[in-house]
Amino acid sequence: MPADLISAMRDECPLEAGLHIIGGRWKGAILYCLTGGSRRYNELRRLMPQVTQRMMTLQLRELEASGVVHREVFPSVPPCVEYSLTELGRSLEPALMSLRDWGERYQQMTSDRRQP
Amino acid sequence: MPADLISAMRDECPLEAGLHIIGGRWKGAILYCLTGGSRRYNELRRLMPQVTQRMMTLQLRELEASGVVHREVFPSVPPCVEYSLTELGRSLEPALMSLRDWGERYQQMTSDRRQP
DNA sequence: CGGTATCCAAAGTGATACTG
DNA sequence: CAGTATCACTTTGGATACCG
Repeated sequence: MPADLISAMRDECPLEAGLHIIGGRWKGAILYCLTGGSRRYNELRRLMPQVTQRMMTLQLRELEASGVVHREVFPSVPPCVEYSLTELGRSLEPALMSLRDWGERYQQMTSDRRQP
Repeated sequence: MPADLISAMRDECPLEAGLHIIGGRWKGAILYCLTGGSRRYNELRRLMPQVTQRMMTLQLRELEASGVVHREVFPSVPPCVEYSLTELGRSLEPALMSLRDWGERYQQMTSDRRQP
């Protein structure tokens, strides 16, 4: 199926639209880190050592393209790039926190099952 | 990377854990449909004509395995299978609605951009 | 420091045909 | 009605090497 049709379909359902923005492989974790304030590129990499450089860049660029993350380059030597949430990104926080809270309860439930 | 390590990482971040449950290709739309009450298999297919039979079944089974969707088979002729949210699934609704609301505002913003 | 480019393996997805 | 099986294709993601 063509990519534009997929987008069209996702555009129809607001929930799918929202999930499409935050649902990328590492986007949840990245957004989670950025709720604590702006972060430099390598700072994010240290916070998420599992994420390869390639993926970190890709996911950040997609979040930037979606308008939820702001990328600011300080032309210094050595270079410095800071990432932060845009206002639109910060408006995501209630939804993010709600899902995180649910995730916490879910984690507790499943760990209870392993140790009854 | 091994699948169990991926799970382990997702288990650490509650937000990632939550996204992992609802983030599948069609899971948002399916959950969205099921918030309206229980639905038969073909009823879901009619509500989401874009989703192939194969994917519908796969995604429903994953949601069932995650414990958020209940599958009930009525042994009649012709067969009847009803899907509904479990209590755990219903506890997801606030997060779902929050993300849907954000998605709605996002859709309005982007349509404003196309027609200023 | 903060990236790109390239290549390749693995996972995801659709189309199609078949079934109890 | 509600699936399963198989195959082909597309997409995703990691490893690695290199760059301004």
